[in-house]
Amino acid sequence: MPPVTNSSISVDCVVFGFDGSSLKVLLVKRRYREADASGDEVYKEDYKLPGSPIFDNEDLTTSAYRILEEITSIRNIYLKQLHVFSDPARLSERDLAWLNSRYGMDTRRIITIAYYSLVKLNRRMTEHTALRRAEWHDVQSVKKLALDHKEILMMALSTLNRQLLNEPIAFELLPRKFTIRQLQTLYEAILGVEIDNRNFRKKLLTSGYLRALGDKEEGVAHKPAQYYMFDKARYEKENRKRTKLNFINWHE
Amino acid sequence: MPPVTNSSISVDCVVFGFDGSSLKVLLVKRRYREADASGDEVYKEDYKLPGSPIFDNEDLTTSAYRILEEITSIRNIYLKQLHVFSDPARLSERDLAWLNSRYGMDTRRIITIAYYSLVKLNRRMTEHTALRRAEWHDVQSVKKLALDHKEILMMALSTLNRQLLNEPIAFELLPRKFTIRQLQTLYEAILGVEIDNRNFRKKLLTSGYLRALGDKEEGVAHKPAQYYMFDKARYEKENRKRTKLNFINWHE
DNA sequence: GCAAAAGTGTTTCATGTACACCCATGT
DNA sequence: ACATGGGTGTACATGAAACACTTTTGC
Repeated sequence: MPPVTNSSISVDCVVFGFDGSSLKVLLVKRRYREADASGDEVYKEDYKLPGSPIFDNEDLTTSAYRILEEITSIRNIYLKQLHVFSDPARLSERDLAWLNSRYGMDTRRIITIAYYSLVKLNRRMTEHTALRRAEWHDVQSVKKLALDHKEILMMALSTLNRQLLNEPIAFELLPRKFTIRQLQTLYEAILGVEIDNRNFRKKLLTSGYLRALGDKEEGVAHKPAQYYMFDKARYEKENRKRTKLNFINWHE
Repeated sequence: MPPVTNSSISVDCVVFGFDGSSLKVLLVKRRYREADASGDEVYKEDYKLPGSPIFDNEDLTTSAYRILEEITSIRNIYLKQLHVFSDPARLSERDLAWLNSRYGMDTRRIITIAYYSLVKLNRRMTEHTALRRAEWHDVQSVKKLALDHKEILMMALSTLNRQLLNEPIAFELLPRKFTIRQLQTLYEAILGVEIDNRNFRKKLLTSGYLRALGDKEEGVAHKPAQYYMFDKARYEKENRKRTKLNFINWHE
């Protein structure tokens, strides 16, 4: 473990993935000691978001990338600063003690900067995270988390929802090649709504930033679906014009 | 000055106001020593955003409110966390030295959390900020700022622009009673566009969250304008429905 | 009565939404 | 031949955008 010189600041990462049917979040186990009913100290477990105190001379973004690379082995990841959690009472005495002992620190207060990131949940990814003993949990089924990480997760979720409606981030969660139906399923799962398939296709295909690849699904027991990919360059181009937004006349 | 126990974290506030014709930002003077051409140490001045290291046991939001109240005398202020600036090289040696001596600290690195806030720029406000030697500068004319505060300002500006198009924050910058024309001028000034007055009125008046007050302008040499106020309760209500957003069928 | 800004309506066009059937493939 | 999911088109409603003249006041 490299020297941790800033023990008062940490970074936590909410990592989302999509397995084809539901939204997943990457969690790591935390082992801690606690007195049981009879007063004996026993080991217990719960889950937390991947995170770490920041190193000296490390930008927070660098720190987040470091945490992500360690656990996913991947460098190029969609990453966005979410929010700072700074309530002096955000950690209980027990949680503080756990963090201090885990990282060899001695601090009374830790401010955390939450990042959220989107990854492609393919085989290589799941194999690597499994090696690190990290687990992909169905977001819907996460009941509680260690520290104040549930709160962080909830904020990440609402940000994800908002962004999904306004920015082309869905593609970060899908393989490079995907079908329109996969994309629709993703929207439905994350937003929790039903979408009309005809309108969805129309909207996406006329948007101009999906590029049809020549090939189709193979070996499926139905009409094979066309593969598409997201054309970022075209999106950027289209986006220039799209600055319209409401009651403003841009004919200047 | 109360004890500053966390010298590695500061809060800086971008405070916007609107004077009826252009967007203003609140700046404070910084005095510092520097060697001039002949090598003598002389005093120089530049401008920075209001800010401060955080106190122990102080939430960042509390810290921001403290800074704002000190300089504006007002408590209830629109405030939003903007971004964390954490580049280890964000401050030069000279700037670090200045901050350390200014606040009696001795630190090698300061991370700052930027907040941005919107205030009503009335007489009481300008009188109080003047007492504190703070100045309202035209945003357009701010060429450079101390530290990395220009960068922070730019980010606040782009966030303000985006929010202005999506949320009813314009009212935070206007007096409680305002005319439609004032509102339009504000949009035009901040976004830097021209807006068709008929469409603007239609849009705003049918939106349902402007409440016409009975009274009109007085003593103006033209047809007096109707006063309105923002009806937050109605906005919240309307907003429930407005979750429509694009290609999704919400008939579920 | 004139200068100055407030206020008002209609037409056109683009986009969103609702809705039901045929198509290509594997078994 | 049948089960499975992929793919397609049209009519209607809603909202955005363009555009010019009348009204009310102070002087």
